[in-house]
Amino acid sequence: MPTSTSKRDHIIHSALNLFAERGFDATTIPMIANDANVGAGTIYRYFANKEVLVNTLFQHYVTLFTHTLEEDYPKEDSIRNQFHHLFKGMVRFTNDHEHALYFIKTHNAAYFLDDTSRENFNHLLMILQNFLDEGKEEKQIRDLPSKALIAIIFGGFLELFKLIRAGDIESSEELLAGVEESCWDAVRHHS
Amino acid sequence: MPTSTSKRDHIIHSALNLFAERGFDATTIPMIANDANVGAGTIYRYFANKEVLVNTLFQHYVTLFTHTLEEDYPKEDSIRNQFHHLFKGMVRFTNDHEHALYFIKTHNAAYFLDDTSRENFNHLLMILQNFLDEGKEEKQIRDLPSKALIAIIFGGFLELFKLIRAGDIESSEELLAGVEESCWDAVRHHS
DNA sequence: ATAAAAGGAATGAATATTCATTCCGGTTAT
DNA sequence: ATAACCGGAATGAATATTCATTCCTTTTAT
Repeated sequence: MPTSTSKRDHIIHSALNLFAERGFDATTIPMIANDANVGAGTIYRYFANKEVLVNTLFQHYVTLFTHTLEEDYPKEDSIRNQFHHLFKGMVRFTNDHEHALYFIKTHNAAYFLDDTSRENFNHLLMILQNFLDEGKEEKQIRDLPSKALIAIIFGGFLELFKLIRAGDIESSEELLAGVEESCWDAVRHHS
Repeated sequence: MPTSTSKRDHIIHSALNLFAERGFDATTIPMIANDANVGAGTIYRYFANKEVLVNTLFQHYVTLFTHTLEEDYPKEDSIRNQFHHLFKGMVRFTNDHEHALYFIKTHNAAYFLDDTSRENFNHLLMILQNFLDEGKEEKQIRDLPSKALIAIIFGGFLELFKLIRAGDIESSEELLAGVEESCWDAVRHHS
């Protein structure tokens, strides 16, 4: 098995967890190296510096999440079903990459993000915004700024997963369904 | 003439803005001193160290926010009106202290908070939780974990104010009313 | 004139980054 | 088949940089 690939993956994985838990500035390179079981210098064989590392990470997971949402998107279906598709995507992505969404959420406005990272993140926002805008035209979605609606969806969803990770509550189908309903009610147009 | 009190206030004000914008770890003491127009050493005349500063700040604004919510709380009124009171409190507090709620939100789980800070924050959560629990008993509030519901309310609200601050959207009575409705629909029991 | 307050350069600890060296797998020569 | 040889990957100690904190001088107030 190719060591180089798996080492890079270890570094990425450790960096993601630490950045998500402590934030970029509170995470040191030796911490990452230690967690990934590599020498500190090894990190610099794969990433030019700490900022390149965090940007690579950010772009990687934003792109992955974007693909998850875009895959099999039910363009012709009802708004409600499109919403369900997006919500399901969030759940699936979070199950596959425990800390990734939280990392994205807490770092998406950070001072160290480069242009590519910002572009990637904007593209992700656009997917959600297009969905909401279309829904607003059809009078299915509440007439509020899309960004505020997006914040409500992510706020509720991520808080849920924080609690599950912390062991405060247990994940279950009903719970997920309940949060989906709550987010949908926050966002949908009420007559 | 700048009295000692006003210097302390300048430091607090600058620290709040910088912590809210860049986070605790990315904010240096010289940055704060510079923004507050004082020497770096002067900060240490008022605060023993950086952690004491951030804890003082945190406790100050959490307490202030708590008082804002508790003041004239309509204990005997309907759940919906209690919700309105809380929401109004958030708006008022944010108008008085632009960055304070965002600072609280982004730092409430930080590793450097001391016991008093945590206690103060818990007390704040308790107010919201008691409200939600009572609402659940009356079947007025959705049966979901209170922390998730709190996250939804704060997520939407704070994102709104981020956008207003950034100049992306303009504040207005309708907008605020719309966000309040959205949060309420997310949280209330639907039959 | 004296004391308190303020300032900001100096200090030292912590941290990012570099680099001389080791290690390891594959290749070549005998 | 074995052993000497290569090249690049990995390492972590050494170095450079950043930043919280201190300390001593200057300023302000009484």
